[in-house]
Amino acid sequence: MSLEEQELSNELLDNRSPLIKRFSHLHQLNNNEIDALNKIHEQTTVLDANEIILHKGDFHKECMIIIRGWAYRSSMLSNGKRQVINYYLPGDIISPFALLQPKTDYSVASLTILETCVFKPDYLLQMFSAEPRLALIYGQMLGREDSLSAEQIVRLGVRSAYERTAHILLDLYYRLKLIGLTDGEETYFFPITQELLADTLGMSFVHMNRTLHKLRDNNLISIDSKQMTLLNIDELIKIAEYQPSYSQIGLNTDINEIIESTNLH
Amino acid sequence: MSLEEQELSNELLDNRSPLIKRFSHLHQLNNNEIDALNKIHEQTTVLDANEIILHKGDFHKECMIIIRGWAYRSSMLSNGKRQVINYYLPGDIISPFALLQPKTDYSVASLTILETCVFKPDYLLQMFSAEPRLALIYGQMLGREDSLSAEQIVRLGVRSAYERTAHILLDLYYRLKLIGLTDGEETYFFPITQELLADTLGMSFVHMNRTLHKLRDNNLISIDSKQMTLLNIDELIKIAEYQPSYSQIGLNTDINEIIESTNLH
DNA sequence: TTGCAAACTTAACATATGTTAAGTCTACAT
DNA sequence: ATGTAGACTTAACATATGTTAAGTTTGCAA
Repeated sequence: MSLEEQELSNELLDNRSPLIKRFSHLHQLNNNEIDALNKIHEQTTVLDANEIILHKGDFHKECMIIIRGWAYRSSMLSNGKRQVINYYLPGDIISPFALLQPKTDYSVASLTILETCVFKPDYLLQMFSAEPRLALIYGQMLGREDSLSAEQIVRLGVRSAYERTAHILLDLYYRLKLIGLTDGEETYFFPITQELLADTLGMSFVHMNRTLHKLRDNNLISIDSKQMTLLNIDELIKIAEYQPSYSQIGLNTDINEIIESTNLH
Repeated sequence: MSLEEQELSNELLDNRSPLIKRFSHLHQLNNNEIDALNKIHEQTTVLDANEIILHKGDFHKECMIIIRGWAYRSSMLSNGKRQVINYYLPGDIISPFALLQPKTDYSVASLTILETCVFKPDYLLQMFSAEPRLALIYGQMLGREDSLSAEQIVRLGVRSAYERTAHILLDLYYRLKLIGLTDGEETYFFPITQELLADTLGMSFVHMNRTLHKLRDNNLISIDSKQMTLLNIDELIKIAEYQPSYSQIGLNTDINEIIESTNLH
């Protein structure tokens, strides 16, 4: 296979299943496991940008894995203020607890055109029972989500507007890098409007604008037609006190070792 | 058994295992399941107040269930600012992802004298494999944690200091009520200092003081020697736009139905 | 190609909250 | 019982961020 062909086939694989890609980066998946995961990916759905996917209070019917595009979960108060809780990127699962929660607590909306794989949450149970290692990997994913939420709490609680902004731009950068959606120049597709970003970081959109300009004036970022470039990652990390590690799911934890150490095989 | 004896025995049961109590409120546990849970509760440890239990970056060695007392998870920046991420109350599990994460992301400290049951995270796997329903209940618990984190994000992002304070006081009230740690008068033991509460709600302790006084002046709360009383819950709910439901774990989800609906039995 | 709505920008002004500082009160240890 | 450190309180002042408002720019739809 030529290098070009190989790249093409990798790209196809990536496009088809960022979830599998992410998992297999961390763990050697066997064929049964890959088959089980592929079964989820059988049917895919494409949604428009800016559509509400899950309404707060709806009954959970299904889970989704994002294949392509961005989504976000948010909450709205009666005074019109909106808070974005988190973003979903390719490979992320929307409603990972759907199986066990009767109703959605928060709304989820698409931010861009969104390609997803929809599956019945029941299937997770079957899959876990057939392939127990996948349950552990799923658990790792949930643990990573927990760390991302914790970091959003810290961002909102103790960082200034300037620091918060630097921090989330790094956060998204590293999450996208992990799934191959950045280029070598520290540039990535950034579909978040300033208003939405303001609602993510708990500030007004006017101040969001001021803050982004300050980052630009300090040559830390540049934004050009929805392309975000981090011009000085080291300095951004310093400003935000960013710790790149937390967003990576348990790189040092060997699932096989865990399985071996119990009588679960 | 006299009413008094019954109350005593309930109390003993509650004291011994708020986790089992919480689970069995929601699901009829069978004897095998109760035995499996009791096994976790074999050894208990008592810790002093204000001790660091988990240092950030430590390797995870064990999980803990809180039997009695309060703990909290927090993060500290180099400028000395501290953010409390969440509180752990009786029945809560500290480090629920310990099995799958090599290192702790955040520090955990005891707030009061703390009685805990310590167990190896491996035991969870054995337990889940022997009693699959417990895995689902555990998953429900994780889902509830996720909702609590989301709510902390919304609190910090879009609510005013006054609203945030009302909101967290309600939150703690309902969490404690669920495990029988409130009295009929909407009063509960409240060991959080104003400084720690400020670090929880992302404000200065001076402003925390002002805000608590405003709530007192408006006859919404009263605080007397670490006893918090909510004098007007309806009004507090209105101010905070509090939704009491999210902190209850999946009340309407029948685990048995889920089990039945798959081939997992 | 034009028109329109959404996104972005900037300035002037308002305010919720932070900071500093100087207390008082409380509870526990000696 | 007394001293002391931590917790709480209050006031004066500072500032980061919010609000209002009036633009300009951008990108898409007709």
